[in-house]
Amino acid sequence: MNTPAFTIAAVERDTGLSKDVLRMWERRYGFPTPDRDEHGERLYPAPQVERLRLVKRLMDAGHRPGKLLALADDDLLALAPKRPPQAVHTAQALPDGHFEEFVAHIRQHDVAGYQQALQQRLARQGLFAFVQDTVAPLATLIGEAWEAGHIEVFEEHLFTELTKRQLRQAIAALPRTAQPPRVVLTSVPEEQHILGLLMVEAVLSLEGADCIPLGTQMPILDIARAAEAHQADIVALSFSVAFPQRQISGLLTHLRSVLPATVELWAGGAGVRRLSDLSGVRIMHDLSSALAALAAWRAAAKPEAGPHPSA
Amino acid sequence: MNTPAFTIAAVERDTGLSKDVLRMWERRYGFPTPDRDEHGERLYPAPQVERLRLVKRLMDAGHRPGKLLALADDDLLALAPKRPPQAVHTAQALPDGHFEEFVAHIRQHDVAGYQQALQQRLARQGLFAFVQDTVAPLATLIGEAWEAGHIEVFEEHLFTELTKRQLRQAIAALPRTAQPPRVVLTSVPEEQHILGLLMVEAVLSLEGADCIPLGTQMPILDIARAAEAHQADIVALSFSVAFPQRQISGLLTHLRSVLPATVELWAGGAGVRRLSDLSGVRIMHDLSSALAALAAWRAAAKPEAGPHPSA
DNA sequence: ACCCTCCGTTTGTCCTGGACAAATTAACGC
DNA sequence: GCGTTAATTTGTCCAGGACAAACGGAGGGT
Repeated sequence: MNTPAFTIAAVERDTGLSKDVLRMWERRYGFPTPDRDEHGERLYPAPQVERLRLVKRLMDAGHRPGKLLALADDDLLALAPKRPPQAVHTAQALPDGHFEEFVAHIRQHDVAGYQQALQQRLARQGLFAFVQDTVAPLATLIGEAWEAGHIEVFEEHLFTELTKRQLRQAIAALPRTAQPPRVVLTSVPEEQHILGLLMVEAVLSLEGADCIPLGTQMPILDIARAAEAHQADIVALSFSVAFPQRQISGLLTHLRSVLPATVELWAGGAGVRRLSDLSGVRIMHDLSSALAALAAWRAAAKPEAGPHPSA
Repeated sequence: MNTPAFTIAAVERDTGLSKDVLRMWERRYGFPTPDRDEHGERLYPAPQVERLRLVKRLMDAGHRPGKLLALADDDLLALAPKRPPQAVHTAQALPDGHFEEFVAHIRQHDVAGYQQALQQRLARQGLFAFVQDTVAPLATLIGEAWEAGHIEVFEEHLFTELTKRQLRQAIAALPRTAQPPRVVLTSVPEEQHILGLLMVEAVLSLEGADCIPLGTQMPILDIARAAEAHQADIVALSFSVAFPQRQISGLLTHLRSVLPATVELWAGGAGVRRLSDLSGVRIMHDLSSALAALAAWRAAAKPEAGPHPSA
């Protein structure tokens, strides 16, 4: 309990900042300033780890490290956006609001209450509206609260875990119609967020598509193999906002090059927001564009078939 | 499609071998031997990445890199354990066998068939026997097949994803009694496997314990905060066989030092198999020891009290 | 005023080569 | 056979240098 010290590997794990970056910041900006153990290896005091996590949060929110690391602690904290009232207000303005109820359950660590509230909402709205008007905005709201530092990591995890369960349960309750196209859903290594993928799966499954959920973190070569083995028509990937932006386009290009040309590649999630178009890759910014893409695929697949692209 | 080349970061992602290790192996053992791009950066040909993945598999199975990297390709492949028939046979010998049915569904990428088979088994056995006699041995079986190279990564992922769904669904169907102890279930950063955690949750929930599932990859400091915020009695962690052995004991000691002394720390999973005891940490090697530990906690907590302390 | 291109700056990742400690294996004495 | 010590194996860390991709602002054209 007494001033627990973190090795550089532990800091990498807990902050998501690579060892290289940690050493480079120390060299360039003079922070962090870890102690050294008897063998000269870095030992980071807990307060510095805290500060690094705050910096990382602010970076994910768009700030640049050079500025952040030059600031004093107070100025850093002042940067944390003061949005929670506004955010909640925005949420309330959305159709079928009362998002603060959900957030309150999470904040109070009320597992049963949150599950029950979700369940009720699902029953009332139906799956599609539930995903689009409840889960998606909720995820955004929680994401904003997280960026602003208004909720703890474990609260975000609790939200994610409970919401995932609800979604999977709803998906499982759907009849398996398994019409074309067949869609393989997964994410690349290092990307462990699956909520977006589940939302897409829910929407596509509702339309009767044949979804193959492969979980997260699939190596590139295995994604290609999976597509082949499952005779997939589409590979759908999800990138969260936390995924290193600089890697995404290279990854997609790489994957595109190892995928059969007949397989479409879809990429969505908050991580592809600012992404420019790539040849052979379909970037989708929201759930409705996934629906549109599905309709487009079906239209292209059977140009003269019956006029039933979807509802 | 033409000889896709991997950067060192891509290889790290796809093999799980750190950049440091990749460079060190090249220096020490003369493998891998990546090409260089115009700027001198390593570019790994796909076949070498394949070989590295095989080597990693064999290492997880207990072999040592020095030996493996000195071998020729053929000898390497020969090392892949020839256990699938034996393993399947063992499985068949287990109570209420027919494991080959499940594996066959996975091998044929038959999503609906696998789900249905699981569902039937669950209904027939009840949750506890389902977890202990079906899911656990199945996971072992798949793990062995994976080590032996008899199934693809995406097949393992499919198995994991579908099985997770079934388990979560079963857990959700349980009545929430929420008796003590309150157990926070999670895993440390870098450890994304959750199947073991779900099995424990199922078993503990069946006994009426108040389980808080926080998903995977929780930073150490946040685990401590979560335990405090939720007023947890127990923190349960899971380590898969793939988790770097050398880090586990350090991690547990570190976590123990930041956890309140009144909170028990349980660690389970294939990763702690060869782990020696640590003070203040309870190592569990199977599901029944989790049950035993739960009983022990309850006995110690209320030697004379009634069975309804409630919240 | 707006957009686009160009150029300097910021920032992350990669490189080399060295060092050491934890873990494993081998050797040794009892 | 078994516990203890020595040797080897193996992963991680360190330092400092280099460079390219991304970012941001300045200037020129419409």
